[in-house]
Amino acid sequence: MEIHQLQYFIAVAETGGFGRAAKRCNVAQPSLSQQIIKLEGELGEKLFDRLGRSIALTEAGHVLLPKAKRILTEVQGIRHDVHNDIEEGIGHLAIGVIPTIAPFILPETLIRFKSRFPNAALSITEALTDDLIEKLVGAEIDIGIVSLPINHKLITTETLAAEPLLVIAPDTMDFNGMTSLAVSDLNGMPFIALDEINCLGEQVEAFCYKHTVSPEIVCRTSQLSTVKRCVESGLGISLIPKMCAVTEPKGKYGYFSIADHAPKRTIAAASHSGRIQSTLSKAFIESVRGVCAHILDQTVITKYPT
Amino acid sequence: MEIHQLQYFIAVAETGGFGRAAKRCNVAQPSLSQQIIKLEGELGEKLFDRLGRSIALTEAGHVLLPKAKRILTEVQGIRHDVHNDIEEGIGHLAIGVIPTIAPFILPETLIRFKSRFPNAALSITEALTDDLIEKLVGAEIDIGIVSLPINHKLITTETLAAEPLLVIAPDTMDFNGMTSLAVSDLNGMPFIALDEINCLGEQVEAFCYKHTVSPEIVCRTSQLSTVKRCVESGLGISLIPKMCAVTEPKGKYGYFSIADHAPKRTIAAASHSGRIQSTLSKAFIESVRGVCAHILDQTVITKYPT
DNA sequence: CGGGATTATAGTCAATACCTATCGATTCGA
DNA sequence: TCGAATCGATAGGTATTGACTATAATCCCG
Repeated sequence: MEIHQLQYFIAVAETGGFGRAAKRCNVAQPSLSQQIIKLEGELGEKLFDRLGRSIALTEAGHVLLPKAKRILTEVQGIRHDVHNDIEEGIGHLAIGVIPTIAPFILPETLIRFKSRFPNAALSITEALTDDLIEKLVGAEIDIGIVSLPINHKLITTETLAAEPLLVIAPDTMDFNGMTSLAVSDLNGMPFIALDEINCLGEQVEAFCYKHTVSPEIVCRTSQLSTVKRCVESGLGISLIPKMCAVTEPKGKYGYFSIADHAPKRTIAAASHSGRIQSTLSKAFIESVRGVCAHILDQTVITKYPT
Repeated sequence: MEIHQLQYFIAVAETGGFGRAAKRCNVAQPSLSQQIIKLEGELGEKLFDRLGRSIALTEAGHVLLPKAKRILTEVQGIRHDVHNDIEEGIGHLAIGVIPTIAPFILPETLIRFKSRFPNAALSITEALTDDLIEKLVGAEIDIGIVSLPINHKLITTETLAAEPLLVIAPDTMDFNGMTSLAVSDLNGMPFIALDEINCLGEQVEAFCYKHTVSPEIVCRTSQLSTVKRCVESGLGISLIPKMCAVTEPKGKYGYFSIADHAPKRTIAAASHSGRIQSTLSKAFIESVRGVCAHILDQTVITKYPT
């Protein structure tokens, strides 16, 4: 059974004749006759009673007609649907975000995205960069929100924001009233390090190595929120991304920028280079870009509060 | 777009590979690939991202998949449906009945038929024999319940019942207490005739002509119920079918059979000889046959009530 | 950098959908 | 009642196309 056969069948039923149906379908009448005969053979039932002048649907024909019409309608609609549904944001999107970004951008991003694409089904995965890359390659997720650099030949990245890293220090440290620090000021300071399984941990470490400063690592945690708590408790200072500073209520700590060699990380959207970016994907990426811009645009109290 | 292309598409989506899909569809992998490419071209969207090892549905593919599955399911179901729906009596049936039969058999027939085929859609037409034949030929109705003879090369008839015609006479006539009459007794009697546009009118006339009796026609009406009323009023006698006698409450008249040359009419189901009798048709015809048997089996008070 | 796996391409073939021409049947008007 | 017209089925030829085999290109992995 093929779709054109159903088309012919419907045409015959509606025009009440093989010849008229053939004209409507832009085929010769014998071609159409043959296809109908074939369809009848396949179904094992005659579909029309060929009377002299006109034709009448048999019982089987009566049963088939609405079903055939329904199928044809659906088929006709598919071409539009595969285009329009995309516009309407029907579909699903699997997102992966690294833990040092997720909590700061996800709430706002999801709110924005859901209001624009209420019908889109989102699934969010929070995982470390390597895991995300693996999932991207395996097409388990569509986009990864990560921090550069990403080195994988199958992964394409698109920069979304450059984010400064700020020194966070407990209230008990005032750096002699300075509002911004020099890299060298970190030397020997008690430091709360993020675990190196996080790319941010790596990056901070690389930053220190590059500028030959050696803070004294007094604690190594796996979450930024733990870092903050440790700082708050006066255990030491740390280096955290700005979005972590602005999206949470201020506690017993102050933020300081580093004046001479401002550390930063680059936030990017990563995707499989072999896959086509869906409209939803692109829209989500733009949402993230907007949210990052909005968050990073805010001023943070970098000066120790007197 | 053809159905086998949708089948291939679904197979690829479900098996996660062209090769595996080809195996499942019992075709060679290149054939399947080509059909998918063709489908993609027709839709104007790529359906799969061909990654190295596996494949992933694009957005368009995600949209298409459920629709394709739905269509396939419906197509799969059609073959069963055209057989099973018939069994379940889904369908419609257009019936035509002549006016001298309709009121007596339809109520009971419809009750019986509807209880057996609650899902069948019936449409009933009451029309004269010639009209019914025309409608049968034009496939406007599926069955005609008529009185024989029918002479039309395209019409097939199937006898359902032989029905006696009874003399109906007003209470004021007692035929000298006889319970049955001879044909000759009709001679010169005041007679309520049914209009000859009804086949029954013709048949009664033919009966009289054949047996060379000449009742005196005092009134010519177009409906049997009018005939009865006229008889009841004492205008004269008439000849009516037995079903007309047994299905209505008895009034101020009596029934008499004609002993020597019992007149009768033959009730039959007429259908277009070129059309296939549907199961519903056959069932309906049998219902009518049963109802006729039931009605004509009843005894009628033929004797003048003292 | 090879070996296995996967998809795309090339070339060929057979099935089949289509066409034209024609037939047989039926209808309808003269 | 006969001939013209209409309609669907059939026959025979053509062309499209879906499918096959063989092979290439690509990718993943050791």
